[in-house]
Amino acid sequence: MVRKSRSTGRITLDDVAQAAGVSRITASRALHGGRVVGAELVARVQEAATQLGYVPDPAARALASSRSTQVPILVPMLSNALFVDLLEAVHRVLYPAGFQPMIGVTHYDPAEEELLLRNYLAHRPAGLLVTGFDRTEAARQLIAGSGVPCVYLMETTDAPGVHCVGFSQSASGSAMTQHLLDRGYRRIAFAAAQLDPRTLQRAEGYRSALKAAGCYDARLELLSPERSSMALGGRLLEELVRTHPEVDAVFFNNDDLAHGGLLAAHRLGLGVPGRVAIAGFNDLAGSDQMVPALSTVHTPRLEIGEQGARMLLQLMNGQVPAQSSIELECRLVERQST
Amino acid sequence: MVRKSRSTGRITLDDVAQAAGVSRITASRALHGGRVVGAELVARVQEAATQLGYVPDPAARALASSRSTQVPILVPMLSNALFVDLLEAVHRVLYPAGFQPMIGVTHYDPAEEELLLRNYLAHRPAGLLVTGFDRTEAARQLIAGSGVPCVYLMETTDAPGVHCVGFSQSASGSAMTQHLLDRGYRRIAFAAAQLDPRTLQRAEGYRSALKAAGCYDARLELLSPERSSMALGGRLLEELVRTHPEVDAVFFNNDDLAHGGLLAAHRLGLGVPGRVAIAGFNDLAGSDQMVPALSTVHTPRLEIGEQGARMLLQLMNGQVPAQSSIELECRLVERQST
DNA sequence: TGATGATCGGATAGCGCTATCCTAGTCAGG
DNA sequence: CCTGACTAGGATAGCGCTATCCGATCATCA
Repeated sequence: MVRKSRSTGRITLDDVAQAAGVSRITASRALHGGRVVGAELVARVQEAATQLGYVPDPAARALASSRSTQVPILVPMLSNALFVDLLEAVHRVLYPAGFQPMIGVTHYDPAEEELLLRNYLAHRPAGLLVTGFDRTEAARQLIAGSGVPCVYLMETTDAPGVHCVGFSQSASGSAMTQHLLDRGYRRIAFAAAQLDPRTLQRAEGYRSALKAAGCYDARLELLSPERSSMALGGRLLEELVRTHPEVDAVFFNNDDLAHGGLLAAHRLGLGVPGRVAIAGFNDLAGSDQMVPALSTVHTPRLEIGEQGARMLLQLMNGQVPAQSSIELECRLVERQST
Repeated sequence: MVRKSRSTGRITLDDVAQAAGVSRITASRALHGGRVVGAELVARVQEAATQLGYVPDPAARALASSRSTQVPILVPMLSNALFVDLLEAVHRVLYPAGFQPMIGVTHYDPAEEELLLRNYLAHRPAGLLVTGFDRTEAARQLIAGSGVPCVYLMETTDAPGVHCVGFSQSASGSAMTQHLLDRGYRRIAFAAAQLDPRTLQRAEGYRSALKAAGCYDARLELLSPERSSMALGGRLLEELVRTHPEVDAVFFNNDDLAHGGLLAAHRLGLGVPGRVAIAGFNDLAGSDQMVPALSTVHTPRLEIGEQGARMLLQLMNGQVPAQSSIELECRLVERQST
């Protein structure tokens, strides 16, 4: 019943079982549940485990049960504070529930995401969190074929069987554009970088709002494939006011760019919002500190992380979430830059 | 020799071996090395593996060999871009070498770090990367007792047997202070948050430089235990100029605080650097975009990550690194804010 | 020419845990 | 008092891989 003791130094379940005077399998059940064990035995086993400082071997558990406690979460980039917040929220839900979030960074590259997915799925993860819906066909099949519960973050869809938590990128793009229109701006530019799907959806929102108001001018859309940065925001603003001096407002696709744009306006001696209004997106830390404070759209990334993680917890427990698609609201934050 | 085939759908090493017409163990050696296998067999096995889409099971490998390819890397906080850069650099070295960096966030809390360490060490990691030397005694013993190769990042020590890559926090604190002295400032304040050991070492550098110049005034040292943020930087600047109007320069312990301080100076109508000079630390993205551009200390976090990871690779391969302690240089970046 | 290695493939035995089946005991109902 | 349903523990058999020992083959040398 009890395996012969070895001398590796590692404390195994056998050691615990022996100390508690039960079989290995009973010790396993006492510690991890899975089946009812008498209250007294549970206590004895737990006592023995803490006494010996027993730590279960995740590799052995994963191998024997074909599932681990790991939950890969794939995000495009950590230098965007948005995703750091998202990770933090996910972590706060999953970690206390006994799961091990594993951060993967795709660098906005579908091929890299596919590679990561292939690697992480080999670890028999308990669940999976990914960003958006933009991925290779192979990646899609990997996810579907793995049978691992998956929740999609940041964007939403009504497709059946897809679990997602996000917000409407295009609606919030429209909302900010409408805000600028309401303030009387008419020559409203849009400046974006890192043309990922969410950026393009926001651009679409901007476009439709301006078209509805009869103010759309394609030449005021500045889409750069470069990585987003404050420096790039500055360059985009400079280019806009140089080539289109009539611009009276710039809607930057994210706060980093907007910060750079705002500071560039200072350098160029352009009054904000007098000469040119500036708006951002995401409401990152520091946007309220800019001079003038930056108008932006507050995105509910903490809620997305939290609710996405909760939804995944339900799926991992075999439950069916009440809603398979949760669309959260963004909040327009009107400050002094518009 | 070949195990009976099962129907789990998972492609195992047995399947590959069977397809290649060799034994399982030969397939294992052909794919992962460990012992020489004839060139022709290696080719056949690799062919079969790619053909079948074989992905090794990390749990089984870890269990059988008592070591995984995972490398936990523990950092205090992801909202500090410093650590994001560090992670990126580490990743770029370890991932292509076949290791799996696992990010752990300690939130500057030694108790949380200890918990993470306990969990991660149970995964039989191949190596370990941690930040600094400030941890609980239990955490220290966990690291030492695990036998897992460990490299300490950001700080250095001459203690024997300790492998570390970092830079001198106090020397770079002194250097920036000296720069301010050289520029003619005499009432130089120091503003810091998040009083981790590295912050305190930089404060020490500031202190010694000012004492050497005979300008030290303890009342100009503003140390806040709060988390670092732009908003806090603004508050600290306001407090300094209110309570000590004679201040002519503020050395912020990091760029986030400095950005906030700089913008607060704008709001208060204080000329920078005319009324008050402002200096930061780390040279984060955006510091060059501030108006005026921020003088700061460029910290070699990318090099630290890269060299730390390389050192760990050597240790994991059983080699002895040429140096066990690498101290890198910081670079003073003189811009317009001082 | 037989002894001596060196080389390379295979058989066997686990790594530490859990899934699954089995057994002995308990208890209600007819 | 027997039956069936249920409970709580245990024995057995792997999960997919690698460590370790074994044996066959072939070149090398006294």
